[in-house]
Amino acid sequence: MADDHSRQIEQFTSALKSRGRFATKQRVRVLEYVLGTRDHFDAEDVLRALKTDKTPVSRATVYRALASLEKCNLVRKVSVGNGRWLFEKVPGKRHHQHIYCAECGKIMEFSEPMIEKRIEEVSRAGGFTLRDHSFQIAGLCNECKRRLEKDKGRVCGQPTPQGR
Amino acid sequence: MADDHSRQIEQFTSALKSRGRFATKQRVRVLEYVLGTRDHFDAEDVLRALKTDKTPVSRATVYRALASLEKCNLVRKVSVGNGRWLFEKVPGKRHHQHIYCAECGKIMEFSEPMIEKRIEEVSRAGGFTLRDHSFQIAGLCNECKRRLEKDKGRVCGQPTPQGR
DNA sequence: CTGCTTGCAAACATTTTGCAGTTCT
DNA sequence: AGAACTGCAAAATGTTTGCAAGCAG
Repeated sequence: MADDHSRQIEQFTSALKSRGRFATKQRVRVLEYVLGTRDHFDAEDVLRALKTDKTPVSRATVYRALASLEKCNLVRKVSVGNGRWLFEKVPGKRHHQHIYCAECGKIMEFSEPMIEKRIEEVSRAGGFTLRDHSFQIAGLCNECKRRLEKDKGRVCGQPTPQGR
Repeated sequence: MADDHSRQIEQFTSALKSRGRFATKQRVRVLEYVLGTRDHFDAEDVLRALKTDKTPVSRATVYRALASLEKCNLVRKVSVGNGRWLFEKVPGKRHHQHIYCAECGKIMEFSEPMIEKRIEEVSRAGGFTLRDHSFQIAGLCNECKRRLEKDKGRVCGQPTPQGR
């Protein structure tokens, strides 16, 4: 695992160098943070962690580093409902999908090789070379469902009733 | 089709009224615009169209109306890659999915009942009541693929090389 | 009349950018 | 040395909100 990390860091730094880019401390630290994650995170999470870690880094650099890692396919953006995006590292469990509760935001993961395969086929048939994919699946977890059942009838509500 | 529109508008207005809400001109016009779409759109598109149409409306109202329509399940947000969201109307072809080209943004749609069904099963098994879902599938269309092949080697590039 | 809605402008949250100084190779 | 990088603060996006005035029922 640690070995795996070193290998990926090594791979990243040499990829950078071979392109005339620098493997700066900030860049590597962002990657290290990413490799250490198990969950989803956003730019602020990375920034906060590195600050805590006393690594001198700015918000702009975190954004730039994450964009760089995304191009290297070391992190990926996934949507987690309600117009919000989070990153997750690409290594580790590949091609799992997320179901999130539309009410409380709870996330469940699953993977379905059969679905993956079919998507591969469909995109090829459509003239696309598959690069990456993930799903946004909204549902109601049991708790929220029960809760809402009482409060039902709430249809076409006003987004922000402002007064109140 | 026009009948279908009237029916849905009727449905929307009475749903609003039954909740003590008003079916104002702005609200209805946003819905009309939505029903007339074939593609994806964002709040700005709606605003621009209504302005052109001489309908007095403000940006804030468009956002509020869209949020309202989303709660009514008349529009839905879908992610179209690169952290960007667009709306699409819910009626019409249901549960199709999008593959977009990661380079040029071209969108292709498809639908796969078998996949839909499997997702339904998986979410139920996980204790979720499925509400809605869509996929984000990134690929490379043939043209972009060809184009990139010449320019290859571009790995781990710097997001914004800033100088020049 | 009452109170839901609107428009405006200010507020916000998030991400990007220009530039001068710093660091890497 | 020289190009690439960083930090900062300003700017750009995209969306939300408070409030006074305006309509709908």
